Amino acid sequence: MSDSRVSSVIQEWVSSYPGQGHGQTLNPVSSNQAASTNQMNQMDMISYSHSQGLMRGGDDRVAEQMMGLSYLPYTTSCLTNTSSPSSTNHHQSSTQQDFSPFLLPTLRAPVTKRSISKDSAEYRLRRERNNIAVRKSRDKARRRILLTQQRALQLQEENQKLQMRIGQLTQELDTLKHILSQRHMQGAEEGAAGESSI
Amino acid sequence: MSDSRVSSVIQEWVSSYPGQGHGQTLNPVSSNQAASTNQMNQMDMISYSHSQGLMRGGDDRVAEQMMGLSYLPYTTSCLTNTSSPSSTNHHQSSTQQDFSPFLLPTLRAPVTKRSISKDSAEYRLRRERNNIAVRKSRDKARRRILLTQQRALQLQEENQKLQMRIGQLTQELDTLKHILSQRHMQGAEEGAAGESSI
DNA sequence: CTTTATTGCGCAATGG
DNA sequence: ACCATTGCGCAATAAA
Repeated sequence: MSDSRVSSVIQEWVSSYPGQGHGQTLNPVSSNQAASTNQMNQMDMISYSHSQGLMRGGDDRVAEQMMGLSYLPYTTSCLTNTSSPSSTNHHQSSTQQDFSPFLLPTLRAPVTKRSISKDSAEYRLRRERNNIAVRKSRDKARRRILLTQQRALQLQEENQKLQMRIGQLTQELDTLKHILSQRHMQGAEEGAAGESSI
Repeated sequence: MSDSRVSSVIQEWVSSYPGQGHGQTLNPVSSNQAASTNQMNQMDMISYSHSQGLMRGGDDRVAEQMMGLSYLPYTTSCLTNTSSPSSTNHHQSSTQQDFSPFLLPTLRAPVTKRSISKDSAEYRLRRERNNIAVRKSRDKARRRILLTQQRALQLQEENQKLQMRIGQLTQELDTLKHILSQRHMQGAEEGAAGESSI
C-alpha cells in the first residue's frame, strides 16, 4: 500500500517541475509608485531607516516593490490616481537623476505608457484577474512544496529499506562465501587425501 | 565529493525543520468579520469565485491596505487614520457591549485595543519591524524549500546507487549459490564415490 | 503584556 | 492581450 502511494506522489512531484519554471529573478528592480488610492492620503513617509544592515528599498507604504534594490529610480506606474492626492513618490532622493533622455528608446522607462485610472473598471478587472491568478499560483506552489516534502520523506524511507536490504544481502553473501571457502578447503583436503591414498 | 555534500545538505535540511514549527493552519478562518458593518456599499465585491474550484477560505479579510479596494468592509484594524474618513472601527459595532467586567482578563476580547494612528512613529516603527521580520521569515522559507528540493534530489540519486548495489549483490549472490549448488552436487558425487570405493 | 515569526492577501513589475 | 510568477508591505494571528 505504501509503495503504490509513493509512486503516485513521486508522479505528482515530477509533474510539479515541468521545466523548473523561472529563473527566480533575484532582482526585478521594479518601480513603485504611489499606490495610494482612495483615501489613505497623506501618511508618513517616515524615514524608514531599515534598521538592520539590509539596504533594502524599504519604501514602506504602498508602493513597495523595488525589491532589494530600492535605490533604483524608475518611478514606473502610470496609474492616474484620480482621487488620491497622496501619491508619495517614495524616496527618489537627491541622488536620483533622470537618465531617460540618455537611454535608447528600447530601454527607456515606461514613459507615456497609457495612464490607467485606478477607478476604472478595467483596472479593477485586471486587478481582480491578477489576484485570482496569484491565488492560483500560490496554491500551486504550496502543493508543489508539499509534494516535495512528501517525496523527500518517502525517499528517505525507501533509502532505509534499501540499506537494510543491502545489509541482508551482504550478510547472506558473507555466509555463502564462508561456506564456499570451507568447502574449498575441504575439497582441497579431500583431493589431497584422495590423491595420496591412490 | 557528492557524498560529503549530501551529508551536509541533509544536515541543513534537518535543521530547517526544528519542530515542524507551525501547524500550517490550512484554514485560518480569520476574523472575517462582519461584513455587516461599515459601508462596503457599492463596488464590486467581485465574486472571487476562485475560478478553479478551489474552495479557499477566501476571506478577503481585511481591507487589504485599503488601497484600491474600498469594497472591502472591515476597514482594517483600529488604526486611526487621522485624515482618512474611512477609519471605520471595524467590528466593535453597535452590537458591541462591554462584557469586559464579566470576562476573565485572560479571555477578554480585543475590545478597545488602543488605537494607533498610521501617522504615528510607533506605527511606522512596528510596520518596519514587521517588514523586516517578514523578509527574514521568507528568506528562511525559501532556503528551507531549496534544501528540501536538494535533499529530494540527493536522496533520489542515493536511491539509484543503492538499487544498483542491490542488483550487484543479488547477482553475486546468485553466482555463489550456483557455484555452491555445483559444489554440493560434486561433493555428493565424490562422497558417494568415496564411500563406494572404501 | 510585548515582540518576533508566520501566513494570506492584494499590488505591481515582469516573465512567458 | 493574457495568465503566471514573484518580491513587497500590510494586517491578523501564532509563537515566543
